Amino acid sequence: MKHRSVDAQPPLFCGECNLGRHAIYGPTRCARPDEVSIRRRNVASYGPQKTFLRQGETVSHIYTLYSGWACQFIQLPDGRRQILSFLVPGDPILLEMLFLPSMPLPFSIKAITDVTVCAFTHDSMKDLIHSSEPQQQEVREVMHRNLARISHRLVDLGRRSALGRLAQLLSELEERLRRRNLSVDGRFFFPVLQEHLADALGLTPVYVNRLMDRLRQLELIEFGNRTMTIRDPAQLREIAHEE
Amino acid sequence: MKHRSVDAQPPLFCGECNLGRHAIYGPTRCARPDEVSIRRRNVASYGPQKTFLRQGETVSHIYTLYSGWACQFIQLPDGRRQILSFLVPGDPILLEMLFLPSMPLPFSIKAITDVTVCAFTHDSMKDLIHSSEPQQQEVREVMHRNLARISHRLVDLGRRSALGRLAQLLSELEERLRRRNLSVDGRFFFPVLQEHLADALGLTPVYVNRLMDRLRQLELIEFGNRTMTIRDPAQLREIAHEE
DNA sequence: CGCGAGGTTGAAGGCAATCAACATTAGTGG
DNA sequence: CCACTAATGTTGATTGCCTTCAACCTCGCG
Repeated sequence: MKHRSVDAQPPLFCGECNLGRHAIYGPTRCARPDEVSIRRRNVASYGPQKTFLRQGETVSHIYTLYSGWACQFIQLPDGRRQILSFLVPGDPILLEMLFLPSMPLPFSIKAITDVTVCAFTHDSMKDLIHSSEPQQQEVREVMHRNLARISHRLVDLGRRSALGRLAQLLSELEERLRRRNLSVDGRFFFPVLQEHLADALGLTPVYVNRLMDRLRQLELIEFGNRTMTIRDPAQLREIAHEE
Repeated sequence: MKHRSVDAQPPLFCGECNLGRHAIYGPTRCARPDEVSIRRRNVASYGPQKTFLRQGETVSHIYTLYSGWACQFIQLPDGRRQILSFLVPGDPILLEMLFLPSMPLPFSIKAITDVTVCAFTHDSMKDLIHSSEPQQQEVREVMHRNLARISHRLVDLGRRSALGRLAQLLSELEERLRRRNLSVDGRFFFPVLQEHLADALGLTPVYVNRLMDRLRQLELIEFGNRTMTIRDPAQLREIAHEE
């Protein structure tokens, strides 16, 4: 049997959940630990590779990724795939859809590792979001970062070399994980296959491999055994910006 | 002096504005012709190349592009530029920012031709949007299309050939213009320079030129004198999807 | 131990960039 | 109205990034 974390279930009360303070409802949770639990409707787990939200579906929930990694992607009829973004623990899922109720999803979401997600109905989450000013501001900032991120992804794909795109992606992931204490000293769990990287960067797996090798030989990164270490964040960022 | 349309000013009353029915407040305008005019705060015009909204600025207005073409873009420090999307008459500008008040713009917006925009404050526009159910639904659909479009742009840049991307862009523009009666029989005003296309598609102007030539020789398009004609929309879409 | 998924490496080819020159058009001033 | 100029478009030759194809390696797991 494949490796599954047995302890992947979040606590019954979100107030006890360490991840909570990093999720979008962090501010509310601090103020009123029960606010979130009350609204959580469901907890679901999926195995690796499982596409648990599909393009074209309409949804009435949004989610928080409690554990594991996932990715948003669009699949073309002929099999080509573009990964729009990676999702890491604490990330909101379908936050944008809060303001687009009953609209079909423009992308699918698939688990990379085993994942566990906490589900909230649109209505209850809107309620929660409007519960306080800091809470509202937090949500706005997350949505704003999402918008900025997708815009800069377009810049990456359109105007950066393959090496620059890879460096950019790794830098960005490290930064996001660091905010949640999931990256320490530039070292973090990294279950993303080179095939995933290829689909995110618009490259082939073979070439991603060569690029990774290059970054390793430049001693900017180390990796193996599903662990990534950024050895020289500054220079990696330099490459990300210049190439 | 440069060519400027003298009649680029919208009517004083939005109820008399032909563009109005195609803008996001089309539904409201039909129901209550004065609703929109009351809220319009300002009308502004800019010459070609003018960057009238800049990355990093915070804004308290949203706009409707009344006449002319513009584009959203991100500029890198070294001068490289990525165009995120083209804006055509009737398009809302910064609609997303309605839900992100006082956030810095993640991109700039520049005029391609002479442009005239109608400005509305966030507050008054939110008010307007919530004025009726069809109105709210209309705004949702526009935002949803925007989200889908930017997602598919990522697919284009990541997973399509240069020719496919160009075909996709031209097809999409024609369709958007047709909805507003700005494209008739596949023929429309097209002030976009090959340099713009290059910046949107992640290519060089030289190569865009060769691609345009190829599409012309395949008799899929005709162009010249700032006019574009799609001669074979079906086959153009075919190329867009397959390449 | 064997199998399969993923990773690694090499060789060859093609798509798109780059460099450079020239043509055409639009805008400008005489 | 024409001459001039700058911006844009067009074409050719060359280069190189990245893909493709193919083989082999490695490691986790049955």
